[in-house]
Amino acid sequence: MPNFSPFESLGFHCNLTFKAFSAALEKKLSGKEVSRVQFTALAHLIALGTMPQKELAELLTITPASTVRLVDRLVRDGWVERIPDPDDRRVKLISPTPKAVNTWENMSDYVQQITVKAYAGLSDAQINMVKAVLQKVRENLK
Amino acid sequence: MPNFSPFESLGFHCNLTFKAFSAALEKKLSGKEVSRVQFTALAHLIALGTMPQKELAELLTITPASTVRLVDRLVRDGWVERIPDPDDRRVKLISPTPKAVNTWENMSDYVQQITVKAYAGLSDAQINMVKAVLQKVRENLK
DNA sequence: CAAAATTAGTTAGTATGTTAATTATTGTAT
DNA sequence: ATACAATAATTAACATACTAACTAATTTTG
Repeated sequence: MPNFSPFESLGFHCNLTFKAFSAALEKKLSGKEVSRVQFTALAHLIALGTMPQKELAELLTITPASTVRLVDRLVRDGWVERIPDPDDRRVKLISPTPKAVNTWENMSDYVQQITVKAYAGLSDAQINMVKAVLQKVRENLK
Repeated sequence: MPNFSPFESLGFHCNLTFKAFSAALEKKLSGKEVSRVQFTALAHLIALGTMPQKELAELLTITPASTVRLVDRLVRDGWVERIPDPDDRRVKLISPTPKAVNTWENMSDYVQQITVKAYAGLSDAQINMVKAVLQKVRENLK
């Protein structure tokens, strides 16, 4: 019989664990002029290249409205440009600046370093099993 | 060899899964006059009883500063009272109101309903294994 | 006991998220 | 072709999180 206490819920555990990863990444980024959320946005933009603002929103699993101000701050800080899409004047293409690409070279292995630390003493099979269970839980909740 | 893509990270999976639980709870709470965060605070306060504001912050894993305005809103909406601690005049004791206790009776099994749905097709052993792995990951990241 | 350090709560400023309503543009359907 | 519907981005108002600086009260220490 499952434990139904809110504080034993898998959701609660996932929240704590996400916060632990976030804190680890924020520690790596301390002193850098980029926030954790900005880092994640840049990771997507540099991995996949220039994309419409709406697509960035989907990758970040945030609303288009939240994306507006996130991109505002990325533009303000010189990480991306908003480029009007000539094929569809509704669309703004978000493009990482050279500054972003250059800086990314110094940040790109932060995730790997954190992952190595996080997985210490755990097998690939265990990690993959956890990912599979979490995936199924998300489908169950849809 | 682990997958080091940021978007395959266990942190990323935990974020998505926490969001799925959050969305499920928000759906249950839609139309109710309490937010998901307020719900969680009330869950702690009703399970454990009146406690100092600092203790509530620790249970919610948020900073004391964030707790100030959360409690402000809980007071504003009539869910809790701030009671000065006679034994230590720095401390504010946060106490759920009768309205909170009464309303809680109608909300207390939301978590159970969501948990049942989330765990469909998964064994207790699998769920416990996931919790244990996440616990170890959090310890690794400390 | 008086000075120093610690602790609880608050405030100010900022970042990040939401929903609802708005604007501009594009696509569809008679 | 014009009217309607859908889509992308924005704005406004709000909730929730943070850090840093502050106040008030308590505890520790010399």
